[in-house]
Amino acid sequence: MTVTLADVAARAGVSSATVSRVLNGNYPVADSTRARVLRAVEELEYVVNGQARGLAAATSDLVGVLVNDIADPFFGIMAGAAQAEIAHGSPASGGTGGGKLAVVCNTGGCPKAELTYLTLLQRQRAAGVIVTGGAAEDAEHTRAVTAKLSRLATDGTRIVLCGRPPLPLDGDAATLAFDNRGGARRLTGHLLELGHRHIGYITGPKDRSTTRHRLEGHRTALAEHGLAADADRLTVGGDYHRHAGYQGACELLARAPELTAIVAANDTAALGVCAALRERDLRVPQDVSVAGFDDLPFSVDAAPALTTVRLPLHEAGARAGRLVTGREEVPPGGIAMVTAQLVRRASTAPPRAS
Amino acid sequence: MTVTLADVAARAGVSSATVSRVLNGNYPVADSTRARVLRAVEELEYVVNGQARGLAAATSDLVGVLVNDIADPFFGIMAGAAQAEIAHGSPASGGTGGGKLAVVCNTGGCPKAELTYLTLLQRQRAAGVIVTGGAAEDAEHTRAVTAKLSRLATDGTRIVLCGRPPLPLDGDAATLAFDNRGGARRLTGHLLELGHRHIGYITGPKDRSTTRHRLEGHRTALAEHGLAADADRLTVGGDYHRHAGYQGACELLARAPELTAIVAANDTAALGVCAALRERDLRVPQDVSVAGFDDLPFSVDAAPALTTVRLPLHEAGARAGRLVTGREEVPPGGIAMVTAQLVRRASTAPPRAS
DNA sequence: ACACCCATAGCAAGCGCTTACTGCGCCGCG
DNA sequence: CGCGGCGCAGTAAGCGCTTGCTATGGGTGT
Repeated sequence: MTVTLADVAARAGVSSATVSRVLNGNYPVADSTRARVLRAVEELEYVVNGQARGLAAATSDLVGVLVNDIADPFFGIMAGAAQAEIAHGSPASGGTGGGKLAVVCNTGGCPKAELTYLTLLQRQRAAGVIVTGGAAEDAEHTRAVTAKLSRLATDGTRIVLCGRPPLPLDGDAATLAFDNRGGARRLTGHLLELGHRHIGYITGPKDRSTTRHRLEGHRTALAEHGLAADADRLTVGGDYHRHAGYQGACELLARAPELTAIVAANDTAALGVCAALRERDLRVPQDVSVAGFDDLPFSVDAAPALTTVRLPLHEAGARAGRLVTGREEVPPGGIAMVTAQLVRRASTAPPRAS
Repeated sequence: MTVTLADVAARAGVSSATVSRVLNGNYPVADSTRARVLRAVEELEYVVNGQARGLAAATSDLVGVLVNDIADPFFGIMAGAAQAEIAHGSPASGGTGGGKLAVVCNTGGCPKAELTYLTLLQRQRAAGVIVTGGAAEDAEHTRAVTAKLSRLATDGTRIVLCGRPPLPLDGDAATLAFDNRGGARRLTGHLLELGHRHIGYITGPKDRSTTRHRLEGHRTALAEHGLAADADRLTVGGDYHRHAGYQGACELLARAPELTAIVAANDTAALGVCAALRERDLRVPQDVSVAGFDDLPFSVDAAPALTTVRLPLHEAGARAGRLVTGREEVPPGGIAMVTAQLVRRASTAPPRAS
């Protein structure tokens, strides 16, 4: 039924060892022999059995990419960039094309699913794992994930944390930490400089590291201007989805009509905020300024174009891909900070004179 | 270094065959023995080697999910639903948790990448493959993909086409065909019934089956009202992205100021259309009606809420997941039509009296 | 002419697991 | 009291591939 190495060997009149060596190109083989083998491979449409190869060579060409929400472009962009980088691999002399297979796993932000996927990847003896996005902030879960990743690392799986706080792992791992705190602080700082004094904030999901960091940055900026007191009242919970922005804006407006600006924890929610404001005939930015976070592709194109904080998602994903395949050196200390850059656009302006 | 079956066996004082049987639970094992084995598994933190198991049992727990654009929620939703269904699997008596590993592969709509991923999956002897989204319409490529999928199917890999036209495969495959044509026809029909006579259309990417089908549906509706003549002038090319909608709207407005409605090939582009109209101080729907396709989550929440065609993406993805894992019967004939339902919302209204 | 060496190719031992098939007590029944 | 049968556990033969080591044969150096 399925063609094996031995079939190819027979057809080419050589031993299976020779075929293997031709395919892997790591051992001298006479040109004439190589040609004969390659022809046999062609004719038989041979495709190597990855499981057998993995078993024998104790390697694997699977790389796992864990994401919190595959339907969110934030993750889609990173995952896509990482996958492209991972699939690229070396040109591969052989016949079947090189590169590794990136496995995008959707945890849905659920800690248990995260652990399950990690185990599944461990089963497959994955060559590497990239974990993207904010971590659930739960002591028990953090311990479990740390243990699992440590185990993977010591077993030789490369670990890359992308957009997530570093973890004290046994083996060595690389972390691309996003400067959520700094970005959020600059963003709110920008609003404060414009003269806003009543700024609402819509957070991400509870107990997620990104949520906390962004909120902390926001609070820091407020504190620097002596505005910490009112912060709690002007903060409402959300979950990064558009609807949360919509609802959050309604809630904030009800709570504090004096509001002149709303910051959402991400761009998607910010769009929801804009929708809510439009519905109330409040103009952006004349009546209320709005700001987001992430600088997703649609943000520049929104009406008005969204002031936000750019996270170089594509680059970060690509870099994570290179790190996990060993094509890029791990940064000293294992941690690299990914900068978050303030992008001022049309959705923010000085508050209306009141 | 890494723990093997034999290690567990030694620790439990049994043979490795017994351990295997405990883990797979398909052979009688005395309770006392089972308990001892499970304890050893715990203590040693044993995790089965998927490659070895796959090799020995000629099975695999990988399922590939090919998507055209992982950053697009259209695919994200389907992939997420499919993955959840695939990972679920049987409760798995054993220790390490059951279910299969769904591999989301991002082809970027590139035919070559599609083939590459298919080969990679073939290498891993994937248990199944779900191919989502429109197919590239190129004879050569269609031939190649058909051949590859046929090969996979005869080798025992389950094939599911989701949102893509059926293919004449050797083995048996299931197809979930989206009624793009019918949906588009009803959508444009709705606009025509409202009284619109000058309707612009912004297409998806060239040479993609979904693009063609949706456009055909649109044209059919026009023809039914004797409006086919002007269709070419009122059609501009796009690529499903927001920016294409923005640009397309500008182009259409320039070409045909008499326009009273614009249909975009998907919701994302429709949002771009709205942005362009707003920028020109054209009100939606009073001045120009706008319609999209897909009914992505943000569409209901846009301002104004978007009239569109709902594709049950989540359900379809989940069903594809069940089909590919054999948990659902393949429909008679191998093909099931997924209905596309018109959703009338605030972005469409009768044209302004002129 | 002889010992050697290098370039190739083959041999065979696994990699870690599954699964026939065999083995071994112990029961019930004639 | 003996025999078939049953319930478990062990033996061992691979699954398809990689790779260290061995074998061969022609070219070199002296």
